[in-house]
Amino acid sequence: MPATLDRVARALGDSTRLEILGALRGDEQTVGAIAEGFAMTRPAISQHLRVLLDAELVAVRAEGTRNYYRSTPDGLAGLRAWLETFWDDALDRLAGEAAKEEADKGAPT
Amino acid sequence: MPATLDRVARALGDSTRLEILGALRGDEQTVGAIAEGFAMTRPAISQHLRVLLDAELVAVRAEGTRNYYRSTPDGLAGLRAWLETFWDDALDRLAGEAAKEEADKGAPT
DNA sequence: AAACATGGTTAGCATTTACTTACCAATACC
DNA sequence: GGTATTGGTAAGTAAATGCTAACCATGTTT
Repeated sequence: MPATLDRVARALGDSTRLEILGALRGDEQTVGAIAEGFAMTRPAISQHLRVLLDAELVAVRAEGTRNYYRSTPDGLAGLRAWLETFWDDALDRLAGEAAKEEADKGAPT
Repeated sequence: MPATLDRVARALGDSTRLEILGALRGDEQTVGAIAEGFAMTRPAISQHLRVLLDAELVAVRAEGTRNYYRSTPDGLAGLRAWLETFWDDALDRLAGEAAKEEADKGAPT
């Protein structure tokens, strides 16, 4: 079952978490390596990773005591789909309004 | 200046606000008309609309005492762009890993 | 002008969020 | 076995969030 749309959006709604995803853009990273890039404690990063996990935006792979996190694009699929249809609908609506205005101009009562 | 990515995502990270955007999918709506669809007071809706306004996901048009809200797809452009590149990068990475695994299988040391 | 309609703003509240410090569990290393 | 390393968890806290009730401002209608 995919995470809800608002859960995914909420997970993305924090600059720290966006930066974490940015850090995972290349290869997978250990928690420690991720945390090094931030001016906050490791537990804080751990908690952010939990939120991203719950939103299914990342996944973990344990190797010994190290936990390697990687981003999982699938988690973005739902939001992506919503955004596309919403976008398309909005453009259709704008096109419709433009056409209507054109018609009004052509035949003003 | 466009709203920041996390501001937009945060605005989307609430089911009520997602529903409001859904209600604005068709035509523009007055605040009262929007509020009718929800089991909460009008001020609450007003506050949600403020968040959406700040994220530039909606715009208002005043007509007398009525305020007509409409969704503004432009506000989603930034998030959309981020999502696309992030998505593409992730797919490239997956393809790269698959290729690497294939190579490892072909010539295991 | 008086009464109504519409909707933004304020103050107050309970809950959630983003942290910190302290602690615990599990594996690696000697 | 003892001791680092690595990272998740718990308790506590300050700030932000999502509401409500009360109020105010503006425009409309008669």
